[in-house]
Amino acid sequence: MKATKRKKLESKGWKVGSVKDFLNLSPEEAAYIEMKLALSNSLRERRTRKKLSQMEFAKLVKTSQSRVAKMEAGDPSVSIDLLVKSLLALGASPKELAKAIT
Amino acid sequence: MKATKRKKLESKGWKVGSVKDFLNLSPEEAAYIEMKLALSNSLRERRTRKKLSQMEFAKLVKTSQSRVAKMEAGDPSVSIDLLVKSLLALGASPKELAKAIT
DNA sequence: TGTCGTTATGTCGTATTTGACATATTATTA
DNA sequence: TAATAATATGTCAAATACGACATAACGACA
Repeated sequence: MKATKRKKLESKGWKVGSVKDFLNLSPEEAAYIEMKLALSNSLRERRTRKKLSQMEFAKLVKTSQSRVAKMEAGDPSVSIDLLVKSLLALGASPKELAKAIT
Repeated sequence: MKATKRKKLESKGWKVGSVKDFLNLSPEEAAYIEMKLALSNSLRERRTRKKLSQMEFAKLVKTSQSRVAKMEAGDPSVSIDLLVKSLLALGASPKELAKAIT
C-alpha cells in the first residue's frame, strides 16, 4: 500500500484503539500515527475544556479554523511540530505532552 | 529578535540546562526548543549505544549523513517529526520518547 | 422547516523541510 | 607527522506542510 494513500485512510474512524492490526503498518508507522492521534485528542480536549471554538483557537495561535480542524482530525497534512506548538500555546507543559503520548 | 536568527543561535553550546533565560524566549518557544534538544540528545545516545556511525544510521533510515548530523545538533532546519520518526526507526517506543522529553 | 454557530473537507499559492551533495572540521591511528 | 574515518556546515532543488479561502456538513433551536 502506498504511504500517501494509507495516510488518507489512517484516521478515518479508528482514532480509538489500534490502527495497526488492520492496515498493514510497520510498528514504527503505527507508533508514529498513534502518537499523532494522541496529540490530536489532547488538543481537542484542551481546547474544549477552555470553551474555545476552533475559530477562536485559530486566532489565538495565528492559524485558520480549517487547519485546527485538520489538527484535531489527525490529518496527514499536519505535522507533529504543529500539534506540539499548538499544545504548548494552550499552556500544556512538556511533561503533560509526554503524558499524553504515553 | 527575529525567530530565524534566534534559531540559528539556539543550540550553540546551550544544549544542557535552559536555553531560555538568556535569549529572551517566551515560555512556549523555550519549551519547544528544549523538547527538540531532548529528542536530539536521545537520538545521539541511541545511535552511539548501537555503535552506528552517522553514515550507517543514515542509510538505515534512508537519509543522508549531513541530515543526521543536523538532527543531532538540533538544527533549526529539522522538525520534531523527523526526530520522532528517526527515534522510532531506532526502536524507541512512544513511551520511551515520552520519557526523553520529560 | 430555515437560520445560525460550529466543525469538516477540498484546493491553492507560498513557506518550510527534505535528502543530497560538496566541503570543512575534528578525531583517531599508523 | 600524514592518512583515514567520523562528524559538522553550507547550499540547493524537490517534496511536504503551511495559512487561507470556499464550501459542505452537522447540530441546536426557533
